[in-house]
Amino acid sequence: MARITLPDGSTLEAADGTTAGQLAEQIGPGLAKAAVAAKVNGKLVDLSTPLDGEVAVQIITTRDDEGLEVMRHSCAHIMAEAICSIWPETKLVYGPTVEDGFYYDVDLDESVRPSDFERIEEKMSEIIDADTPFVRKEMNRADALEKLAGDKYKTDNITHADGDIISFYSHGDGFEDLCRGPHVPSTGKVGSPRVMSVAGAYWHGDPTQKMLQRIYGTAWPTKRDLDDYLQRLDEAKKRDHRVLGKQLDLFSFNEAGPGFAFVHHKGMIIWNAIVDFWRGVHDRYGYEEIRTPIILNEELWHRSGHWDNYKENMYFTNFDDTDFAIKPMNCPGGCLVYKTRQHSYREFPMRVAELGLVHRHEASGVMHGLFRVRQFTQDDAHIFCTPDQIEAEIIGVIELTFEIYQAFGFEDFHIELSTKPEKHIGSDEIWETATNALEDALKQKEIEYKINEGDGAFYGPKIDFHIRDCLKRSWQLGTIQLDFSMPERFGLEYTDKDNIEKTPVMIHRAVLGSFERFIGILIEHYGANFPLWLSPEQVRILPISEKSNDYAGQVERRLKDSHLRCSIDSSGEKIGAKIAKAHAEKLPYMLVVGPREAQAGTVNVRIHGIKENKTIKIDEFLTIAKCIIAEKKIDLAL
RNA sequence: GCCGAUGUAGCUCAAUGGUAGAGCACAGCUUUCGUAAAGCUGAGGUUGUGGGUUCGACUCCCACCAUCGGCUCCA
Repeated sequence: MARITLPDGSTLEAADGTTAGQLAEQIGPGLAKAAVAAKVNGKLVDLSTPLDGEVAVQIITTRDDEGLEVMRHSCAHIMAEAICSIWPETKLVYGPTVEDGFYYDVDLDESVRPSDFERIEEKMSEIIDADTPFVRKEMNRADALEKLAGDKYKTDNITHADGDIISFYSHGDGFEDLCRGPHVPSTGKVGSPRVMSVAGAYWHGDPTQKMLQRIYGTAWPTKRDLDDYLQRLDEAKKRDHRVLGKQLDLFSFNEAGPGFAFVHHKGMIIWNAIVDFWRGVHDRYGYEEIRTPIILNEELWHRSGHWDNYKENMYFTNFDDTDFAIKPMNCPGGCLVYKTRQHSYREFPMRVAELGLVHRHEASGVMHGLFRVRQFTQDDAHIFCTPDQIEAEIIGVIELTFEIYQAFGFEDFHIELSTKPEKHIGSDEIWETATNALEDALKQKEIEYKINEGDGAFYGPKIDFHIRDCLKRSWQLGTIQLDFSMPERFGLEYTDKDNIEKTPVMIHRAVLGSFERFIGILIEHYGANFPLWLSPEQVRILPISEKSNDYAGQVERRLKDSHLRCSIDSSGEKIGAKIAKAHAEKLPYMLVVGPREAQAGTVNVRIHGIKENKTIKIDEFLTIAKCIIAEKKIDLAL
């Protein structure tokens, strides 16, 4: 007899060898129908798994994330069979699930094209309609290796597998694949799939290895879920900062400078609003601000260690028979400023900010709108301090960072700690001290963090800040990097209490990371419906007809006197057309004015996205708008 | 950098080897209008760049450039 405990705590008895699937049937036909796998004593298994003894069992359906993953993984097998049936010479490599779907890497000389997707999907439908069972077969490692002799990919997969028991899954007409499982009971249980895209991917992610073809797919429990997903993708596409940036005249790119953004007037208004805010906060946190040159002698970059560790990403130039480098980072320039005079411990901590324009030669295939460019402005700062000030300084930076993120409505963020990379300067001892200092600060603030081994900057370990936007996508923004090496290399000094010259500690940090990238993130986060304080044009005045243009002019003057960014739509269009146009341009406020308003000294306010409108005095509107700007409110309601 | 796809008017897209077209936007005229797009007329293109095949190329071939989707890398 198997004694089974269910998730609700109830217990059941069943004959030994009863399968998890049969148990589901015993509980209810609805559950049995929805079941795709089971969890036995916390381990995810097939429904065909027999139950013995005292076990805790949970039936997994596609309502569970794990069930959805099982379903998608099974779907990957089905897609693999479809691909193999179309291209029999296909060698299968690896087919895991990813967020919202799955992929399968294949080694196939002929290119799979988007035009082939329909064919693949048709074949998948046949396999799904046939509803044949997934069958698990186990053998020991040696037998499995023998069975797969000559298949370098699957043999390699076995060497990465744990345990001595290797499993294979088959379905349909003899399609079989090495796989840990579990899988749905039969091919009819994989819901609504779709082949999404194809791309190249290196075997093991290693550029020296063969480029495989990675075919991406997705699968959802029902057709409706699939449609919702496709709709969601469509929504995300509408928020694409590259599309909105062009549409709203914020920035552009040109073939003349791939990866170099042209920021337009409206983009600069957003940029400058962020800079103003940023300066205010930094001033309050005790920062000074400097600006260092973009082009500096190449020798400087030998000394800093960039030549040995960062040369591949740097631009160089030569004039007057001298070699120069275009700065990829601001720190060496900051060190030169530090060295222009002597320093005392009494000045510390010295927080020196710089909105530094840096150039990094990124590989041609990685550029992506404003998110990945070759020239960008870092909101950088270097803090010079004594070793015993490190922890307090790190904590101060964390507090400042959180304050800035919250102003933009980012509430969901997490932190990662990156440790010593292969390419680095400085001794292991220094690295350990620095890494411990960062960890201590995080522990002190009781902040949870994830560790990324070997992901630090070449001169020191770092803390990275990641935020999630409104579509739950994660972005890296800020970073704090602790550096004991560069001050040493540049011979930085300060006179300590005991009258001895010592080397200061340097903390590199950025909060927004890059202005370009941050503005790109903001565009997608807000869907270009910016809060009033960031909106390039805050108010548009819409006269009913040309007869009201004079009054519109008076209103405009009042708004401009209050430093509101506004314009008048004096085109010959009808009011409906003016509203539609302002709406398309994502204007926060539209002020409709006609003879009635002119008579009463009022404006009729219409808020972006809201059909209702409200007539109020100009003064009242000004007071409210100024308050919404000052408080950086996201809600535009009057 | 690697694999694949794409590149036609300011924008979104048609035109499958035989004179390059539409909608929106733009300009002019008419309309002077009360809350999500009035009407008419017009202008606008060396089809990414350079070569090749052909009587003839947006269309077929080659190279390059850029962009897009990924991989590696990364703020």
